[in-house]
Amino acid sequence: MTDEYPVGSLLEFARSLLGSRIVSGDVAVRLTEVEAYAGPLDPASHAYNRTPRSEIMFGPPMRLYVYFSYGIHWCANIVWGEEGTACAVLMRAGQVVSGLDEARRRRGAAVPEKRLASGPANLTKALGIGGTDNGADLSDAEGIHLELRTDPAPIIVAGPRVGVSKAADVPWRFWIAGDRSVSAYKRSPRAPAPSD
DNA sequence: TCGCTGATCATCT
DNA sequence: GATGATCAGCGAA
Repeated sequence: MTDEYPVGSLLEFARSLLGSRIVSGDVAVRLTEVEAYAGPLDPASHAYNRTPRSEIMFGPPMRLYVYFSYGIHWCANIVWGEEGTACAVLMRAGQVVSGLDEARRRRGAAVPEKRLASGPANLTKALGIGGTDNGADLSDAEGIHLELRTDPAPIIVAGPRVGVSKAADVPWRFWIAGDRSVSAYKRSPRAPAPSD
């Protein structure tokens, strides 16, 4: 590869998602926390190796990559970048801004509003996203789609990604400063000790 | 508020 | 056969 891998614009795209809305049926979520995964050059990415599961990320951008995690949870990424770069951004948390009743029905009545879509698995659950949505085209306004933010950028903070055991110190997680729905940082128990 | 643990299975080696 | 981009519930402080 002689071309420089588009890490800079991937991170820029990730930041532009903060404050944007992901819409699924009646439910809309304003994203407050995301993580970038840089395909084959990122050991923490599922696309580090090209396998049947990660194949969707090597395809065209603006598709949904949904995977099943820890035997119980679904998590959703937005595929981005030119075909073959296998970049993706994991949606980690957000605030439910419409379809509150529907989201609460999926998550449980006792869940406080701030936590309805707090955490990647909670976010997919609130939106009703599952395995059948893998590969969905986000530019299709009829289905799950993205409404990019048009108002000024919020104040954004960057830090290390949550729960990854490889490349654990790369600051590719972004969140809106001070937002209550953002996950608490938790280092993977398998990650090597941070270098100091 | 913090830290540990069990649940549970698709995917990869 | 092991692993993991998680969550909720529990007990301790």
